[in-house]
Amino acid sequence: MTSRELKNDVYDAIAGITKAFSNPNRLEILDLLSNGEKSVEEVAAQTAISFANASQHLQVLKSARLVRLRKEGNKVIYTLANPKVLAAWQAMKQLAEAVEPGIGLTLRQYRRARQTDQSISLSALDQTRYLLLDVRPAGEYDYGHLPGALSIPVDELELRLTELPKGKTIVAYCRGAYCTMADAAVLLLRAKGYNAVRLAESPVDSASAA
Amino acid sequence: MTSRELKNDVYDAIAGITKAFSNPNRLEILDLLSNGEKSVEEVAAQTAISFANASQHLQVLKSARLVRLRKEGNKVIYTLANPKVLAAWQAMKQLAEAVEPGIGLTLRQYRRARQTDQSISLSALDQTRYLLLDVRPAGEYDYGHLPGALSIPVDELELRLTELPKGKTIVAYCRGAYCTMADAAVLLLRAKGYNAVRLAESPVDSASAA
DNA sequence: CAACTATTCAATAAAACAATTGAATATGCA
DNA sequence: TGCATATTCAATTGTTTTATTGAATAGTTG
Repeated sequence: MTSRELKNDVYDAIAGITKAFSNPNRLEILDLLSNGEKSVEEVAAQTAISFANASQHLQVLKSARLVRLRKEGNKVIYTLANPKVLAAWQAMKQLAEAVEPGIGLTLRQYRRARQTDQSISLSALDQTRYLLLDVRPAGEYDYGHLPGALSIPVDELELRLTELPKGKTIVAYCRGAYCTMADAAVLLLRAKGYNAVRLAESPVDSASAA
Repeated sequence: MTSRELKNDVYDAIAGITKAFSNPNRLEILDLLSNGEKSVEEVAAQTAISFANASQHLQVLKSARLVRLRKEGNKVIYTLANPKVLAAWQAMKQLAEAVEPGIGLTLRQYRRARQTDQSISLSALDQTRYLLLDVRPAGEYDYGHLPGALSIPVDELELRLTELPKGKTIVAYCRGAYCTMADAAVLLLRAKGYNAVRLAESPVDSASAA
C-alpha cells in the first residue's frame, strides 16, 4: 500500500462517519437519542420526519455505527452506540454556534418573543429558593437527569401543578438549547401564577465525557 | 416562529457546517491546514486533488466559515478560522477511530509492513538519549512545533544528516497519524545507520484547546 | 503592455443523497 | 390461524454533490 492509498483509505473511512452527521434530520435524531433510547415510531413522532424516512435515517446512523439497535417485542429501539458520538456531536454544535452566529440569534429571537430568554445556571441554583424541574418525557428522566430534579413531563404539567411548592421559583429544563419544552413549561407555569425560568444547561451537557 | 420552524432553522444551519466535513478531500485539507496556512497550490500539491478542485473545496470550507483566506501577492493563503474547527475535527477523528476499527487496522498494517509501527510517547522522551525531529516542511515547523524539536524536512533529510547527533535515537514526527513523512524519515535514517522511531503524538494533538 | 502565475468561475456529467410511496416482513395477540 | 402493529425494503423522483474541463480574472514581472 502506498502512502496515497493509505490516506485515501483513512480519509474515506472517516468521511463515512462524518457523512452521517451531514443531514439536519439525522442531527435532530442524534439530539433525541442523546436524551435516551427511542423506537423508530417515537423518533418519527418527535420530529417532522415520516416513519419510513426516520427508519432510513436510523439505518444510516447504524451503518456508520453511531447507533445500536435492540429489538423489544415488535419494536426496534435505537441507542447511541458510544459516548464519543455525543462528544463529537457536541463539538460540532459548539463549532457551528461559534462560526455561525445566526444560530444563536435565531434561538434568542425565539425566546425573546416569548420572554423565556432569561435563564439561570446550575451553579447558581440554591435549593431553598428554586425547584429544578425536568419537563422531558418520563423515560428520558429515567435514562438520566440532573441531581435533585423533579420529573413532570410538559404534557402533564397542567394536571400536576399541585406537586409544585408554591413559594419557590421553578427552574425548568429539557433536552437542551434547541428544545422548546422548557419554554412551553415556563409559559404555562407563569400563566398559573408561578415564578419560572429556564435552566441554562441540560443533562446532555454533563454526559459528554469520553 | 413555531417550535418546528426554530428546530428546522437550527438543524439546517448546523448541517451547513457538518456538510463541510462530509468529503474525504476536505478532511485531508483540514488536516493539512491544521499544520499551518497554505496556498491553494500547496494544498493541491500535497494532496491528490486537482488545482481547480482544491480551490472549490477551499471555497466550500470558506463558506462554512471553517477557514479564512488572505491574499498575498497573487497567492491566496488559507488558514483555519477558529481553534474550534480543530477541536471538532479531532473529536470526529477520535469518534471515527473508535467506531470504525478498520482505520486503526489500515494504519497498523501500513506501518508493520515497513517496520515503523514502533513509536515512543512524548512523555517517555529523555533528552539525553533521544533527539526529537520535526520532518514537516519548514513553514509548518515555524507555524508551531513541539518544544525542543529540530527541524529537517524529510525531503532534505538525506543531505543534512550531519546535523544529527550520532549517539542518540532519532524520534521523528510529522502531521499526525495519517501522515507518512515520519515513516519515510525513519526508514531513511535506519538505512543510514541511525536508530530511529516515530513519535506517538503530533503538534496538532496539543493545539486543540478551544 | 505583454507574458506569466495563481486562482476563481462556469458548464458539464456522473454519482450520491433524500423524501415519498406502497409493498413486504416480522412480531405479538386474539 | 388471522389481524394488528412496528419496521424495513424497494422503487421512484428530484435534488445535491463531486470532479473535470476549459475559459476568465487578478495580480506580478519583465
